Amino acid sequence: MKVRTRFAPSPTGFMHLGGMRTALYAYLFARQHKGDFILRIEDTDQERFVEGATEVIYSSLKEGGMTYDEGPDVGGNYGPYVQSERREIYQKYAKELIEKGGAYYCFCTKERLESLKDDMGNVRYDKHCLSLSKEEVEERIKNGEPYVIRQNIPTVGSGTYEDAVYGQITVDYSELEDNILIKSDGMPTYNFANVIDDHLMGITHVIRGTEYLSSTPKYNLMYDAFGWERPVYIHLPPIMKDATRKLSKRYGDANFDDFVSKGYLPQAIVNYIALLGWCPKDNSEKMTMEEMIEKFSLDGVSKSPAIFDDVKLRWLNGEYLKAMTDEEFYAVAKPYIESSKVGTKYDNKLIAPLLRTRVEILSEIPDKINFLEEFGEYSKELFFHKKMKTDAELAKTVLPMIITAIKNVETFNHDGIYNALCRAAEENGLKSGQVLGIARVALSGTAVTPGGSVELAEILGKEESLKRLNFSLDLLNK
RNA sequence: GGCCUCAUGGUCAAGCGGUUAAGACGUCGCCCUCUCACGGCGAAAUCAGGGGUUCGAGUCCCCUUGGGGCUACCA
Repeated sequence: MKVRTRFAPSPTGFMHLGGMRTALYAYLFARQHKGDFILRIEDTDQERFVEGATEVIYSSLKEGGMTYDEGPDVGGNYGPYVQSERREIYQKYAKELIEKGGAYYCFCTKERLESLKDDMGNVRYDKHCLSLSKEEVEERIKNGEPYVIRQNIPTVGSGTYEDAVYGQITVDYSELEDNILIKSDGMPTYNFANVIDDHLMGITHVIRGTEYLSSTPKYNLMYDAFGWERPVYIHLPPIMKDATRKLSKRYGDANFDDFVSKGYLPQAIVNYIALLGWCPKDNSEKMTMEEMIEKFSLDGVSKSPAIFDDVKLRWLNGEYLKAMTDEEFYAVAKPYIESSKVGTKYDNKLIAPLLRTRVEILSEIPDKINFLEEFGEYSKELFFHKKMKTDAELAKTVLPMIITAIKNVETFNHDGIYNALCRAAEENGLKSGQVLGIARVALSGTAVTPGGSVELAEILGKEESLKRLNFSLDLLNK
């Protein structure tokens, strides 16, 4: 049988990283088995409707490299793929389930339910309406009385199933409640819609978070009542913000988009979240989507929660950056360079390569290069370097030679500048490092720069370089 | 509270009865070096606690402790 998995988010307006990972595993599993990956929108809670939220889901999956074979925007043979458009389907199956004794109408009011609260504040429905006669039910519906449809859970016995990652799970039916399947507005709840849709859409492997681990026996009861084959269940441990808090939008910054806009590469984010809760057999860390598809396996999926570590994400993102060619890096770095104080004043293609091994996320770029436009008064102490045996005094005597050397460079490029400075050092009995170091400080006026004096001079150009070198010489002579 | 479930360094984790308990991030040190990065080398750091089972337990069982989940007309 062809493997079919689905990702079924509710459109909240965000693509949460936890959801992103669930989608990823479902995608990897489907692709590995040459199966189908389906996107279904679970928007049965109309109070939580958010404008444009489905677009966020589409674009995030696309950016993350997870293409779905069927979905609201791509079609398919099992549609519609939006639950709010499947209302009639649920109604039909709900009635069928009632016929089969797996569900029943309930007219209980909020007040009555409230009176059922126990000392813990929990409501445990007492199956009050289960005993209503068919005639009475029809009568009350005809009278326009509001009602819901509840699942009829056995009072005795227990449900057992085999989860692909957690193993055998057994829950006593007495622990389960007669949940509402169809709300009074006619819409189904997750408890009902997921079962109906997963079956109707031919889902063979249900991949979702552990929050459903202990309620799955309820769903199996429905599969069994309908005479449908139960899917394989694959529950996933949560991603945590820290030891006690789940990573969630409540604490902010847990959305895919947020990370992308902070300068993380989509591939790096996807690669990193893949590692939270799954470890490939060969312990690979940096992997392409193709490699992940090949290596994915359920016995490598962890059972325990994983804490999201943005330090490691940064590292991985940096690895992706370092693996880029100069052209590729320039393409992603360009907007960040242009948004810095440097803007487009210099040749940004010269600046970009200096940044590649020096930033882990793109948003660090402006801070790294703003000094190019902040040249001015600085401390002479910057010329002091113990190991190179340089200080302000030496700089004062060397700078004029540097100025002359720079002035005489004919082709003002990396090699031309480098050769000129080295020659100047040699001719004056100095180590090239001493001259280069002094030049670097004199050109930048800062202690730390991405790249050395040669790169800086090339970026600044001959004219600006000479201007700065002379400024520095004046500073030293003060 | 009840039920389900999880537990190896600070973090992600390998391990699936016999290992000097991998690897990665981070941290620290050294090397390279015109600064900072990159790169290279090295170090410190883990089996939550207690009982069993076994010749032998991080690995199996039980309890304790701690964490997460469910207990909605949310998913």
